[in-house]
Amino acid sequence: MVLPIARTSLHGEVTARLRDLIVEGRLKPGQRIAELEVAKTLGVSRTPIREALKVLASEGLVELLQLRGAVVKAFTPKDAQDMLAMIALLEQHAGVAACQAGDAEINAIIELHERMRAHFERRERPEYFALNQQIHNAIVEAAHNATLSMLHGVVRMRMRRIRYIGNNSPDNWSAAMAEHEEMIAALRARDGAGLARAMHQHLANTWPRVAASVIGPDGAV
Amino acid sequence: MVLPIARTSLHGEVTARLRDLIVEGRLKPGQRIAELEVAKTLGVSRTPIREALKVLASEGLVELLQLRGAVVKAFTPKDAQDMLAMIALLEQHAGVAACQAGDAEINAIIELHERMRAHFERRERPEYFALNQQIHNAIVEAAHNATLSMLHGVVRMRMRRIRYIGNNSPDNWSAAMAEHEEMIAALRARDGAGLARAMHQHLANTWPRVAASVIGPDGAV
DNA sequence: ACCGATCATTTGTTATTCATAATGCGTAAT
DNA sequence: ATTACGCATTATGAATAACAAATGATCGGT
Repeated sequence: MVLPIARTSLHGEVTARLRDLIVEGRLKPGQRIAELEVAKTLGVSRTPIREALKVLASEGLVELLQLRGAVVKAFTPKDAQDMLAMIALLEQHAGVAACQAGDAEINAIIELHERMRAHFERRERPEYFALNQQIHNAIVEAAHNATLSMLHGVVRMRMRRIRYIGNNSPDNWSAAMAEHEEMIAALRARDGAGLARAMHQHLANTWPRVAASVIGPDGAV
Repeated sequence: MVLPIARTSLHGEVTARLRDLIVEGRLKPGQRIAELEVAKTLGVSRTPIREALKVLASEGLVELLQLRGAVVKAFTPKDAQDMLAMIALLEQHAGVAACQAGDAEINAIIELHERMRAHFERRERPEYFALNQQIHNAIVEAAHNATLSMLHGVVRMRMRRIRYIGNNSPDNWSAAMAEHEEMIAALRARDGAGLARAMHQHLANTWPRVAASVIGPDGAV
């Protein structure tokens, strides 16, 4: 199979780069993003940067201030909890729908799960987390609802900064793994209600797990 | 109360104007949006228009084509159904949460409902629809979850084009009104489960109501 | 130390320019 | 007549220069 030539636009590139900087915490909440500075470091003109900042603002990652440029948005703990509640709502719905998906799709998810368990047993955190995210996304995709995928993506994007930090926290790893086992068992049995219940429980447990490690001294995350 | 002077940014203004043109159908699905043309008619330079188009693209109202500018996005009937399903999911969740809201907020919603009924009885469609939207939004706001409000807003924005067309359709108006009565009764009784059920039913009935009038000859909406 | 005026910087915006790619059209070839 | 090719036109993506307005900082006066 021949891949099409990657047609890249500069503003898209800049958007992605800035997004990563924010998500990875190299641009911190409340920090100002100066156009000229970014322009110099990325070696592009102000134009694509301004376009990128507008997009990031509509994604909710930065806030555009009156003639004072963009600052990285800060979330309160309640914001984070509200976002988690939305992820739970969307993924529960996705879970029910995903049980109607074809065998190939379901088996692919199960396979991701097996690989994740292998990393869990070897205590390989980064690999575990990467697969964890993939599994959640795969379940959403299996619902075959483009709007659902989009909404889920929007919230995940905003939460990624938090989850990124949370990745290093000494949370209750074994319990999380057990919850995943339950989810996959329900999915394998095409038990929509059971999957929804398991996912809800799993996500309800997520906040206590990450809360301690993400709340800063000022109460923001 | 003194309103602050509206500090308007040009790109924000352009974004809103283009959004309205799309939502109201004056820019039709598939239609190309030429920068120079818009620049001339709105009397601004290309820069804020380019910024606006990027934002509208991230909102999913337009699609950015490789060196061929922006076109208004077309939805398939399945897209529309998927969006409605997401609205239903979000509003159900909002309904349950809204039952925890304070009396003042609940009473305000009930009052909107009474006004809507008055317009229904006088067969005043535009006023009825405006209040209808307000009620749905008020319930979502009463859930006090900023992320929920944002997600709901995103989907509503995309659907508004469809609902705008649907407004003129001779749907089953009385049934819709009856469903609203049921919703408000549940809300008044703080019956979260009942409200969720009523809202789900109401939104499940929405698609058949508007489907006939929004599906174009090519199957797109 | 406090206060106000001035100045530098940054943003919002327009205008101009250039490279590149897509489109339309005319002409040539079959 | 139909197809194919090449060329001119046009629009977009991007850079740059320029300017007004507003903010924040500096500096000087009290």
